[in-house]
Amino acid sequence: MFMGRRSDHTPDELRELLISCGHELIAERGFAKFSAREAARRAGYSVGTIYNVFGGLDSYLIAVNSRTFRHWSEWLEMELAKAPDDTEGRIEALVRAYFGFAEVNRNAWMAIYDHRIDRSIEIAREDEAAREALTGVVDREVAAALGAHDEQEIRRLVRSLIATVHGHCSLWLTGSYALMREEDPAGQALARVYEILRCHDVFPPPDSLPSTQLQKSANE
Amino acid sequence: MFMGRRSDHTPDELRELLISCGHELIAERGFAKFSAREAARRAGYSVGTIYNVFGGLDSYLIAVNSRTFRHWSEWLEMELAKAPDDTEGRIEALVRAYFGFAEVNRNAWMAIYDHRIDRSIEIAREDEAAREALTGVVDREVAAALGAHDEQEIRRLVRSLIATVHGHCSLWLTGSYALMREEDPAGQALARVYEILRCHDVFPPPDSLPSTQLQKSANE
DNA sequence: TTAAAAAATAGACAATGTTCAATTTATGCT
DNA sequence: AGCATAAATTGAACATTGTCTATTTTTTAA
Repeated sequence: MFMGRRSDHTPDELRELLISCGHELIAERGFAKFSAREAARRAGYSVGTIYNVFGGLDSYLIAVNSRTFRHWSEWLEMELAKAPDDTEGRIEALVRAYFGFAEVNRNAWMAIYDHRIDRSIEIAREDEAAREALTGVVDREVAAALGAHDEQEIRRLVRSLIATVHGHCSLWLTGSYALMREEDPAGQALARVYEILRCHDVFPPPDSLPSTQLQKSANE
Repeated sequence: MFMGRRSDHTPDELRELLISCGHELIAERGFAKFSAREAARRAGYSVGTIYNVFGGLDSYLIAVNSRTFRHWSEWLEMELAKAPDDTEGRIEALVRAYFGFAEVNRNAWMAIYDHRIDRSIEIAREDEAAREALTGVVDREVAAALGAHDEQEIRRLVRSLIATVHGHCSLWLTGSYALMREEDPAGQALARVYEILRCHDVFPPPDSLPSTQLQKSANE
């Protein structure tokens, strides 16, 4: 029982439709050339509807980008399912899937970081969850790789690893990396991730790593 | 001898003036709210002049961002001059200076990566140099830290280290890192840089690191 | 059938990037 | 000095955009 105007779509359907069209548009044009008017046009509605349904452009964009986040998580799980069972293989699959999704969904992926969210605007519970789902996947995999470790330490490390891979991926897609004449950013990111994990006792070499002054001072 | 219209400014002065005003504007408004019209207005000229002098908005923005790059390099050198003489101290100074500049010049720094440069548009020789100067500083410092190493290997590693730090800094300033509830992104970036360098024989531990299968396969 | 409520629209507004014909100004020549 | 030329600068036009509000349309409830 709802009191909508059109029988074309229920409120939920309309919401879904608008997000869907917005996502399609941002994927093909990129954030800079995205237009709310055009997105509404494609949905068969007018701009105002977006403001009615989402309350403002920012909230709309958050919804659109959250969809990308969901696709991203699914992509990661998909690739992880195909990955070999050893630690090394799963980590590689994870990093490569990160890059793979970003490459195939260039515009949508970049839009996530192009949209600067004002601290005043609050993000819907479910959209926040979509974002957290992604770090959740990495949390799980890294925890599996590290074995027995302090949970808080893993949390921080995971976020730092994400930032590491993100940096490589981001510079790659913006072309900054090409300017630096690096050919294989994904490979470099993976190499760094391995190195970092090795310093945290994953893949321990035959005789375990002695902890130097550095290792301690930097992490405290 | 030139045939300009106004005696107010020579062509070079005008160029400088426009870049200066543009830089000021982008620093106070950020990339999204930047306006070429407003920049020209502040310089005492009209929009068309920007198109005359720079040929297009993209070229203008490249010039503006290149100024930020120059400030950035200078900032790094400034901080490095104050740094202690040991390897560890200089690396820390470098990473913290990277973050420090980005924090103080939030908008200008982010604008560098917000502006997506079409591959068709070519960047002036001197502007490309401004960008390379930055990686040059890091090249020098890391080379000093690593001592005897293959030059090409250092090149790649440096770019990867920059990407690593960039990732942390970028997620920090966009607020993504806050969403992840990490308090000290700079510290985390520094920790990762130390770990990575340690895997490349900087600060070698008493008994040198045995090279595992991982280290090799990831870097080739 | 009709009144109220909700949804959707159209239109106004200020602003933007981009282009280009018209205008203004300095210069070099006579 | 005066004039023609060439360069620099402008201003206005155009299509678009985000944002807001009064108005219209449609649905539901009475």
